[in-house]
Amino acid sequence: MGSRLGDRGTGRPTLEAVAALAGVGRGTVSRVVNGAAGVSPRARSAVEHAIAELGYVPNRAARSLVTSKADAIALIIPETETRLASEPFFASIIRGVASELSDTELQLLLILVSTQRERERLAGFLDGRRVDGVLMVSVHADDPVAELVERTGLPAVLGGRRSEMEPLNYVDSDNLRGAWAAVRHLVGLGRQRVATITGPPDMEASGVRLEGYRRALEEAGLAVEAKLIAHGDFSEASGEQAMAELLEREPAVDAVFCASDLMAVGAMRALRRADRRIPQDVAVVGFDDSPVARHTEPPMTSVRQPSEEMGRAMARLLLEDIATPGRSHRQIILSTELVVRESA
Amino acid sequence: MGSRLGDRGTGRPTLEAVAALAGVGRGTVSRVVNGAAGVSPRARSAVEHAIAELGYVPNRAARSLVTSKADAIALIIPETETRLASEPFFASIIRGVASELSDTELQLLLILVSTQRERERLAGFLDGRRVDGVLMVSVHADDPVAELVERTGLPAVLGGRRSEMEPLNYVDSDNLRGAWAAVRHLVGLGRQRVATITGPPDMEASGVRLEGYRRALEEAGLAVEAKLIAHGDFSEASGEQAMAELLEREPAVDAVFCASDLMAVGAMRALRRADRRIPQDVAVVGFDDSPVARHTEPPMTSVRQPSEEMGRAMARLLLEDIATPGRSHRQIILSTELVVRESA
DNA sequence: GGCCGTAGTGGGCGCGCTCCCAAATCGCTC
DNA sequence: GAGCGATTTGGGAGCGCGCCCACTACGGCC
Repeated sequence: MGSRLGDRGTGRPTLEAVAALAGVGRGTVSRVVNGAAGVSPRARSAVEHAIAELGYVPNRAARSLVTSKADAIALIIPETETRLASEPFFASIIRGVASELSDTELQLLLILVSTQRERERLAGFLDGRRVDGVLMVSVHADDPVAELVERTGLPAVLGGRRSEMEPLNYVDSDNLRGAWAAVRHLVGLGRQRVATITGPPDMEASGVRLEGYRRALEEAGLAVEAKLIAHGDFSEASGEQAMAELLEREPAVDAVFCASDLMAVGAMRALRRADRRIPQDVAVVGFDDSPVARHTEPPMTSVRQPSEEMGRAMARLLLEDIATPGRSHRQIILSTELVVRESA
Repeated sequence: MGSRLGDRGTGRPTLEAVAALAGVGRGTVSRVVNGAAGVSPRARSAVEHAIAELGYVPNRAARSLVTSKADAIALIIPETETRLASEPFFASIIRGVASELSDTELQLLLILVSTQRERERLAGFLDGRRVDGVLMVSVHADDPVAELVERTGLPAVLGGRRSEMEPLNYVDSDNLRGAWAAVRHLVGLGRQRVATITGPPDMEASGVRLEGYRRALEEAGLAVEAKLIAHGDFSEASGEQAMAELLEREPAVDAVFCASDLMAVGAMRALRRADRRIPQDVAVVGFDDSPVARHTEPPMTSVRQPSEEMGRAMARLLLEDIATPGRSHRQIILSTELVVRESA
């Protein structure tokens, strides 16, 4: 019996059904739906009514098939350790990205990659051009995922960079100035033996923060001593361990700049165990200004990174890159800010 | 000039190109790709070689168009306030979901909904059947988003429930027993004036946790007094405020069970301001066992929810529901566990 | 030797859409 | 009133794939 036009498959109305109801051709409906020019007001209105009446929603797969655009971007999080859980940093990034995308037709795909298998799946996924662009955070220097992304030639934006010559577009925070400001603050407090706990050596941010530390000391006329530098991996445990080492190597240490809040938390724990008062005996500054910084005892002075803004900027950059593929290589550096609380 | 088969659009090989190279028909290639039976070893091997040589990856849009499946599920987070940022709970859920999906062909779409506009977009999105199923967390009793999802008839699983008669499938943690265990612990410590700070009244979990509090008190032969019950909204600020009220209404309070860690943090702050020692004067228990619980001073006793496992269970349930749509209404309750630290 | 399975195979059809071109219509000008 | 460009319109073609049906081969059976 008279099965109406476009009423075959899922029962959802098609372009054709709308066209029939509006008494126009498919082309016209398509033009209206896509906001293209060259449609008479009469036709447009007829189509709009038909769309409303039928509750028409374009089929994305069909559109995608012909335009060969995916209408989606991926946010890749290389989920080493259990960082996603403990790093509100990522959550903020996600927020920023999502908010920037919200008046776009683009979908946000979240892709967590930790195992080798997942990496391979990601490769197939990108090769299949299932997304129009890629956002990636927490990249290490020789990150295989980043290299994978680079190979695909897809528009991509990194949060953070792998080196000073990062070939991909990226958004980063001003780690140098942030670290510098933190250490300068410590020096300004009259501290003489200022130590630092760095991040993982294969991350650019670690090196840059260390450099900021160096410069601030040099400017203050203080020596940069190897025994005042300990290495961590951004985790709480590594911070505790590193602080213990520092105390052993230089008992007279009176301040420490940690390249992450989590490490600062660990450091504070080590200090407490060693019966040092914070900040009287040892002043502590962290980096990230994550929520945990407000809850330490005493509340932690930390370098704020505008993480949500970072997410937004990343999304913006990617959008531009997708729109104008030939576009030149770009980067954005967001400024940081020292939030002074009671630990230093 | 001889433009090779399937070499028109994006330059990526198509089924047809693979078929040509392997010297078979499209149907056979399709069968191999989809692991269907009824392909001779000879043909299969030829096709596999051709696929490898060409680096063929199926075009998802085309497949999607004909199967009318989206190959994706959505994780919807109604992002009231700035909870995503501060709630590692969500991050764990995401982790769990992603890990459960990782050996599936399904994509995870993250959808944050806060404004009315975004809600409308979501409606169109779901109506467009752009996903095969929906996961949703943090649902309030009269959540318009949940109702929207319910209307679409899409397979859906909630994290938490809206009422005891939740019509949608859901995964929840055992709030009743969790709260009960917490309060029982406080009573076991000899506390006589045990207060509670509840979550937002329009969330089922709040009511259930309060009920757990009630039962534990009753079992201990203690009266449940209105002045010992204050209401918050899970946020830190609300916890601080509620604790202040409690202290005013009943200065003799010697313990407080908070329905979230964040509120417990706020409560601890209020207690400190009122010069009460924790736990000597007032014992404090939180709920969630979020990372922040380990960093309070003193470290907080809290009820652990298996949030990552919740995410996994949600995904599992949804997968089943997608596979077998007629399936009956199901729910999973995950058990909680009291983690005793120093605050109680 | 003819007949009927059964496993394997090829390819037409259509999913819903955008692209594009030819056709229709309109409004002016001379 | 004819002519011409500009605007608007309809609909064919084809995106890459899964579904399905017709067809071929190959045995084994009576």
